[in-house]
Amino acid sequence: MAQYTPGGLEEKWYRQWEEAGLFSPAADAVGDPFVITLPPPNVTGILHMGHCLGNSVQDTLIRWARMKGRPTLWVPGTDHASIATEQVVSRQMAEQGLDKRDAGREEFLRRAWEWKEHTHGRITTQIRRLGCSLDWSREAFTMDEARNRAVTEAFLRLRAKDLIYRDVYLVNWCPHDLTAISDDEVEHREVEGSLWHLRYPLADGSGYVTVATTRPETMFGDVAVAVHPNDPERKQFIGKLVKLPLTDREIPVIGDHHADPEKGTGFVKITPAHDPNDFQVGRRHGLPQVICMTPAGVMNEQAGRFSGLDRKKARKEVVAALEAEGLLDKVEKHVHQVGHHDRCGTIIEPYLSKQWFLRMDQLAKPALAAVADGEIRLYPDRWVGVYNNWMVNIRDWCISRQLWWGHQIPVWYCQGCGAEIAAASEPTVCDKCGGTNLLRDPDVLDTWFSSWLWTFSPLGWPDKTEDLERFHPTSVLVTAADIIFFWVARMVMASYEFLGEKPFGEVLFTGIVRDGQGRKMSKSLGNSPDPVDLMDKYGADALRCSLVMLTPTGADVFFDETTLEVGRNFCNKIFQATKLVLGNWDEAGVEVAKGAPAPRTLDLSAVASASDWQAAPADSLRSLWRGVFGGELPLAVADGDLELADRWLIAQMYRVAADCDANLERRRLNDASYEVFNFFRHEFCDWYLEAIKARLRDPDRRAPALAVSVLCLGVSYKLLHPVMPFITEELWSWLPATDGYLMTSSFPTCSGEAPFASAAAEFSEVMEIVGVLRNLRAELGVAPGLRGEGVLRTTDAGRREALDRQAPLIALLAKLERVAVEADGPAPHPAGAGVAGSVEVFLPMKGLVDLDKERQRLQKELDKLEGWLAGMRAKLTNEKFTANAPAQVVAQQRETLAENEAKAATLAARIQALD
RNA sequence: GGGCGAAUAGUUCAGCUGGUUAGAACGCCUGCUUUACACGCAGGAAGUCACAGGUUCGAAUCCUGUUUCGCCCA
Repeated sequence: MAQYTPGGLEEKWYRQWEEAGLFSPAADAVGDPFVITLPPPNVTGILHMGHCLGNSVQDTLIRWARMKGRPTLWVPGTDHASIATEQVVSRQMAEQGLDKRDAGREEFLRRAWEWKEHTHGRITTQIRRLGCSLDWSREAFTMDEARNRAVTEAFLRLRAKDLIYRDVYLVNWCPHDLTAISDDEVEHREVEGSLWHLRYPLADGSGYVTVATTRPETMFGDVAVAVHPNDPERKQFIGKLVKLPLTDREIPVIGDHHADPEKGTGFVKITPAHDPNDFQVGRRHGLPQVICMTPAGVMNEQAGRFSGLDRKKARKEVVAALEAEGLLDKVEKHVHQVGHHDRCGTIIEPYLSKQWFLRMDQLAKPALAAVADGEIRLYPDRWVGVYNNWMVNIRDWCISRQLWWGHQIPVWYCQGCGAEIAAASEPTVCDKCGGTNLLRDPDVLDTWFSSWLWTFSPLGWPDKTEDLERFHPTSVLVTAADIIFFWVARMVMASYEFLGEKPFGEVLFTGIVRDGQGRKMSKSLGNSPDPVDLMDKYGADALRCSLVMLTPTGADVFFDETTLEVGRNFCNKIFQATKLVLGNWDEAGVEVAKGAPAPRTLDLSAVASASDWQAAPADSLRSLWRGVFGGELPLAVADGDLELADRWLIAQMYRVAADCDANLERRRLNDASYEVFNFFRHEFCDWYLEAIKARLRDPDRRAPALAVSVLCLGVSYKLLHPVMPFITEELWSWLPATDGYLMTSSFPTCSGEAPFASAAAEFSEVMEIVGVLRNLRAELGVAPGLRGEGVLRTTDAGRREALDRQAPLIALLAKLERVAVEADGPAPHPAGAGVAGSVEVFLPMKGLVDLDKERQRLQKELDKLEGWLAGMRAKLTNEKFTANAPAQVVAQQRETLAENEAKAATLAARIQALD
């Protein structure tokens, strides 16, 4: 009746873990540290599905490493997010009728910090809710005191090496936020625009040239018209002057290969201050740079009577004015890519301004080599190409932003002599002229200039701290691939530059979480559910389990709320199975002494190897109990007590422990969790627990079943804990023999062979026979309450003996009164029939009236089999196959052919028998 | 325009180094209160592995081309 409800369990355990100090590296841990620095979420943001995925993946790895006994550290932190925060705070102020600039920098920053304090608690609470085992004692913020020092230090070092320079350059300018942004923050979108053909009259009155442009309003910044120097039709214009319409300026026609005779009209207007290509042309020809707009994208005095108009409005009016003067040749529809600011969607204005830049080519070299050499591995590795391509074509990074919220550039300008003074703290005098009138550069650094230090700045750099010594390089970076350039690549460069070592050994790229229609989840679309609501509804474990289990490494996730039901249902399944087992344990009245600590490692095959199990099953069971729980097995078990199902389940447990660990090792988290999910749900619950139900009623036979099922619960909780920490910790505490936290117990591995190979094979045969019987029951419409008899026939005496022993188990699982095992003689008639391996399976039915239907059913099965046999026979008679294929493959296929031929013969005999 | 990736059941995806009777989950159909679980159990239907060539004894898997979709860069 009662289902599992996470209720207050999650909060309870999180508090206990934290108070017990389990999130910090354990003092007794051994081996290489396993370290992750959390990609710092934007402090003004809230938890979204992408964070849930990334954080679940990180916590899974961290908990796994911790359980394996390694010193484990996951450092939390948040990011100040210059532009995003500045936008939010400005908007808030605007709502109160305040203007950022009127209020002043100090007041603005006061409000921004206030906002940061407010939102910081919100996002960290949400991350805790998800169960992330972060070491909060080491929490960092990109703008806190220590990180501020790191940023200043980085800037000063790079500047001292002359890698940072200040230059007037064409930058991506956002007229809305009034700041430069980097190339990576520009999002190119396809826009349906127009191509205007404009006539520029020749100064000598001999006609005009026609230029084609998508941005007529920038004509006031034109300083030349270019044609290709080899353009046979137009090169004679080079050197002539044209009158720039709507102005009284004359500009030259120049020859430059940027002009493409095939494109547009072959004449290109050159506007160095407002177009990146033209900027280059202008530099080549020493042309002036005429700025025709204000930083806000409003036409300036260069635009004459259009001055004061917004660039969008100016476009319309300029076109109209040209048309009125007969200078508009024609207008074509034109689809092209236009850069937009990815934060606010404003169309980027390439704008000439003085900015700080960081030279990148030297920094890129070690970063390129690290990935090429395999020092740093990328999962999935197809990102290597993308990474390399960016590194090879790297361009200097514009690191200054015309904002207030961020790290103010540590450079002062002497108002007396103009000297630039870079310093960690405010200088009092100019070291060149001794002047004292110093003004600090008002701009701040790009947010990524602080986050590119993120693997080591949270560990205390530039100080030589113990943490830095012990925990850097970090182990793994988990992030979405959309910030591979912004962040991942730059972190690699920073780490080599400042520490001379890699920042992390590997990068695990998660996919992007999309909605059911494949759209990226975003606030503006409103298609992103609130993860906290989902956790309220399904539980944090369910959310984590569904995300990790159903997300292939590095592939995008199509998120649908129904997938959470998988996780929720699984939580309930674990809970129900535990109830069943513990209910029987209590009924048996077993007393357990707690208190013996369990070992911190658990290699199943070291605790009890395959040969140990073979030689001394009861001792091995006791060893396993000690290995998993610490104390002594409180049940009396003798060697002969372990039945087939027990042996099979133990074998499966070894296999799943080995596979789960191996899959985590190769970062296939979905495979690792799926494996345990299937083991628990199907092998343990559907087969094992069903198989032992009869034994649990029998005081003489229940001890090993109880021991094996409690062990299986314990091992399963351990394997599942990294993905589902709360429910496993809770149920672990319910187990009779456990003491201490599951979180810091041990993680099961298996370095050797799984035991009981032959028992496992024998149980598989039981499963197959039960399958046939169940199928017959269903197909023949046997009433559910009818508990008839099943008959198994085989000519193999040894197998008969084995089947005889398992007959009660088969009967139980197939819901039959009894199962008889026979050698030969007359087959039961009338009866439903089937084949499991080499065993004939009958379900005798007195009331089996519809013989035709049964014949059809068998015939259908036979036909299908014959089809396959024909193909297989052809293959095996093909000499080319037998000659070329490996002998092993040929032998194995001969064997399957023989098996299936026998099966076909049996089926045919059964069909005949119906006549 | 350049690069990367994807295409397998109604849907979302596994299928790794060529040899499986191509799997799972969800959904669908049938049946079922059974020492826990209907958030369950049992059974079932469902596939021309995008298309066309090629390599091979053998291709969902490797190669080439085509189509469609997605992403990144210019």
